[in-house]
Amino acid sequence: MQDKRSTGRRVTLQDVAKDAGVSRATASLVLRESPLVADETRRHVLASMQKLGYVYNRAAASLRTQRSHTVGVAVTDIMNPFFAELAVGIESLLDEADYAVLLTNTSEQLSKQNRLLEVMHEFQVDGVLLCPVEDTPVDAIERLRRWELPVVLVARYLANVDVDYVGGDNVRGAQMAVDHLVDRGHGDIAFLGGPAHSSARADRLSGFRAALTRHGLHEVAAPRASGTTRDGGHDAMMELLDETDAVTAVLCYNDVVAMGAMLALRARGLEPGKDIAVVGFDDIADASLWRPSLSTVSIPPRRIGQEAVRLLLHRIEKPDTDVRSVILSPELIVRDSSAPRV
Amino acid sequence: MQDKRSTGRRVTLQDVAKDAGVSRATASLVLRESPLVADETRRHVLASMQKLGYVYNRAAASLRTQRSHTVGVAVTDIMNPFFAELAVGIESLLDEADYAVLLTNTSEQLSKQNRLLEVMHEFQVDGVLLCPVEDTPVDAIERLRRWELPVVLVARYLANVDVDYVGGDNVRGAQMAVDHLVDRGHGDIAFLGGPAHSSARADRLSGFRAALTRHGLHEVAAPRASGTTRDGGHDAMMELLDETDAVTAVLCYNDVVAMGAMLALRARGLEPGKDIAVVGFDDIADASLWRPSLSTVSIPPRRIGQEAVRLLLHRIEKPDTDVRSVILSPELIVRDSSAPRV
DNA sequence: GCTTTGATTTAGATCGATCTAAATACGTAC
DNA sequence: GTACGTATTTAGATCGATCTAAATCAAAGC
Repeated sequence: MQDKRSTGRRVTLQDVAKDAGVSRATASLVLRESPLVADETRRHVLASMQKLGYVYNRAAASLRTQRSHTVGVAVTDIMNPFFAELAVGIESLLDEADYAVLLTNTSEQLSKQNRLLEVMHEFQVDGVLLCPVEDTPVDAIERLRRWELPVVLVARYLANVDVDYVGGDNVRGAQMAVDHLVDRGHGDIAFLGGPAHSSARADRLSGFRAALTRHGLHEVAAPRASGTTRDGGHDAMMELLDETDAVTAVLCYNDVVAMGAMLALRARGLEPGKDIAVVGFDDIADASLWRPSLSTVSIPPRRIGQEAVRLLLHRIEKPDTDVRSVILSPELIVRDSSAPRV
Repeated sequence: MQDKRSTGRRVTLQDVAKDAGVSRATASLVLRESPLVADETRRHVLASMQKLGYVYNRAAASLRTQRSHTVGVAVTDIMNPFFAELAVGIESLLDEADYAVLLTNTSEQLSKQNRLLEVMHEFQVDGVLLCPVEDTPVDAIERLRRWELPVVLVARYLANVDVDYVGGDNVRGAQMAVDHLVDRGHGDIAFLGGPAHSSARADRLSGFRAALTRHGLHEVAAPRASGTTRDGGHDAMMELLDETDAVTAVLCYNDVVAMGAMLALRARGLEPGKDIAVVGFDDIADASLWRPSLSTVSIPPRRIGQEAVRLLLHRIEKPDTDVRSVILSPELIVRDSSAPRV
């Protein structure tokens, strides 16, 4: 504001030091809030920074320290409200901890995920929060380990990889959903959609199956995978209806898929919640607003994000501690889409 | 994979050069795909990079070049589907152009926006795509200019600031919406919600008023501002209903607000689309799925994002070209929420 | 007065890629 | 054999903050 320099050159610590009449080293200490410098000196330096409009140069600092005070985050679909909210939860905590965030979107593509992880490494991020794309090979994580890059997996884990993980209890969640449907009188329940090989889907499916068995029921149709988009859910539901009409309830991979499924039902002249019950996963904000409002298994994304940050910061601090998992318990939210069976 | 080094040290260009039997400078030229190096040499160097698992060090490079091949993006609410999709549009094009993206969320807070812009500067981003928060002072943009940081404003512009801008034609869009409502027989139309001082809202409001005047109508209630959240829309609608019951149609700041408004209507025993017509802005993916499906003015976020990237890349390339604006024309999507008046 | 201790400050090397200016190599022409 | 042009390679300086090891200074102890 008050400075009138028009030189193209950036203000450096050197300039600040000169202006304040101290050495570069001292100015650097002030920057890092070291208790070594005298109060008087600190004030002078701070004043000079203000006056000259100094801006920290992260590139220079990371080059020297090999750290960047930055964390990389990769989600599979930022347009999915679940991940958008997850990202917000992550960001808010990292922000408090004074970390910059490199937020990225892999679009469920392995090649993009690889590229982004490499970029994060190029940026020398201090750690990574990763929701791995479907079919992420163990090798991808091994590479991070070779780079000595702390990682926490979020919402999805990988078999045979020993890394920190934060997610919801998908097995349990699916069981709760099935119990609820059975309780409402449903006996012919199908599982619908989701990325074929993600851990989240595998767990939801296994919980689903375990619960069916416990109730002495069996699957009415092979569970089909789908993109985690509305269209994916729509198409999967259509296929399911083509295959059988013995279904009275569907447990969907997530809310977005459930929405697609409900649209498909309507397109076939069936009323979701009346003719066929629908239950989703995630409890995204819209779920309560659709007609019929969607019954769903809630796994609060914001808390997942925050727990993940906590784990990551801890691992950055102490890289050699034991691997930990945080599994958040789900909650079943009953709404109109799973109204009592008539 | 095949290397068994277990030294903690990172592989540098120096290491690659040594392995390939060339100088650091040559290795650097290979990295940047310079036509100067001989094919044979290039192959050797690339092989060594592969073998040693070399990873580019951006910090070192940007320190030297004062560029980072990175672009900063700040939106006001990543949880709003409009901005999520905008972000995806931006990211996909920047990705093609080989830029890394620093995606951030200002949550409509000026202090956070300031902080994030500073972090972007610290990262030496080559340019910024900014959707300014409400009440962003001219000064904030001036600072960017002082930093010689190319900026393109997205979706919202600022008065008295001469910067590139990409957005939809909000004036026109609002007029189209009013014309449509009048056409359906509505005479008592109110404007609802949105951040009090954003340009987008001002334009939508002025288009709204111009159209009313053209049709010889007048506002039935003072337009009230609100947060751009469902709750904001809900509360604003409640207040409006408390104030008057002469309203037969509302034009909402955007779809999210419109959803809130529809919920409020229902809570009051009124059926949106039947008792009161509702029109939104943005055409987010959910708009077609709500019951009633939402009539809305569509301004494709993905295209806004892509146009913005184009402008930014151009400005990064040629910083001194004239300031440009790209105004995309809106499209009115008529759905059930503005069904014919009975 | 002279050493010692603790509190501050600093010179100079360092991180890794890039840039400049100059060197080297290799034909070809004279 | 020397000179010249083109093609290719390179030594060494450089970006800006941080780190190490050492210097400086003031007050205290004897």
